[in-house]
Amino acid sequence: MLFEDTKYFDYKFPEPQYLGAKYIHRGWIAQFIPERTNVVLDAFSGSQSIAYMFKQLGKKVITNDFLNFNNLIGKALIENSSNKLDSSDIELLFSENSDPSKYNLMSELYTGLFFCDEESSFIDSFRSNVHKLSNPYKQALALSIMCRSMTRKVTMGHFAHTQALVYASDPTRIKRNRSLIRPLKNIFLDLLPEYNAAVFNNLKDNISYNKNILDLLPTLEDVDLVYFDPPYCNSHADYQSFYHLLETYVEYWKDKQFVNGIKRYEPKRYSGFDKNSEAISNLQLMFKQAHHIPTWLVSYNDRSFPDIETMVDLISPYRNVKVERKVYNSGRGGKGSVAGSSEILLVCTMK
DNA sequence: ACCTGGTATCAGCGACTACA
DNA sequence: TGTAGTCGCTGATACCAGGT
Repeated sequence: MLFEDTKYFDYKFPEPQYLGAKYIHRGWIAQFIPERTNVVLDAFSGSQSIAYMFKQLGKKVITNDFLNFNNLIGKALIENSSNKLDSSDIELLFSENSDPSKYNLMSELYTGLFFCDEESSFIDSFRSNVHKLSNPYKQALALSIMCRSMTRKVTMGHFAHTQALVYASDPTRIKRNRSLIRPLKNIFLDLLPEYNAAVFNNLKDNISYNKNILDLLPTLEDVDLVYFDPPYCNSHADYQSFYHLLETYVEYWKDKQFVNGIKRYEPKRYSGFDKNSEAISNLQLMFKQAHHIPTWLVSYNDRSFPDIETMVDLISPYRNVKVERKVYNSGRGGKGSVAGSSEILLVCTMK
């Protein structure tokens, strides 16, 4: 590899906890990027770990996710080239609630469910002060780190798991995951240096979007490569339910209903990719819309709907497809282990 | 048959520690 | 400085119940 390709590699992406984060596969995926690729689109960016890898490789990165809390990570770490949070910013964020009658959503919804009273008051007051930061990049950074801190509190990183407070009073649970009883403020302060250190300038005009990919794709020109990492149907692929709390926190909805035991917001955003019944037709449309982008990389696995053969059939009208496979030699064990399954990358090139 | 909401799980990785 | 032992942390999960 040339120096040009590695000069940003000292920067380190703050490790994500998301289900399905491609962070651990980023080196493997990188080898399939053709030479002379300058402009790259990450269409379903999630944690932003792959967009970050593209940025480290010196590409101009266009990144997108239909959930805003993911877009904000994109603003903070991909689009942002220099803004970090300093001690005066932290002082602002940790000051008292600037408008308790307006900023009380987390307390009202999640006290006794995901957080104790003190903690939900703290995140409400933190949220009330975010707008005092001097620009949108600092604001995005602050919200990203707080979302990451909150994620540490729940099993599997899911806010569909309602046992956080039960576990927080169970000594064996606490022994296994000390974050359960640590104040969010402390977790935030631990993560802060990692996030600050991850901000860098690759001398490109990078941009993060918060759109449905089916609306964004037709508007983009001059993209050399697109990376698709769509939700994998067949198991639960409803990321809005898993991470509803984070989206509610950044959006601070005032016009939604909050339903069920988990207090998920309703109505949900339209995804188009999270139901078996819609997945194929929307993948078909998406591939059609990507006709003007020469190279496509599609992450997949061998346990999802539609199956790999169907995916290849959907792409074949437009591109040559090569199926690359990385076998997990050892999963992380346990019930959630994916040992023995494969990570798939469909490498799609011009005919 | 499919969708949605919810709970339960344990093996392995890797960071850390103790000891030589 | 090297290595064996310890232990914290995690999971595109597995499974079930109930609704449409």
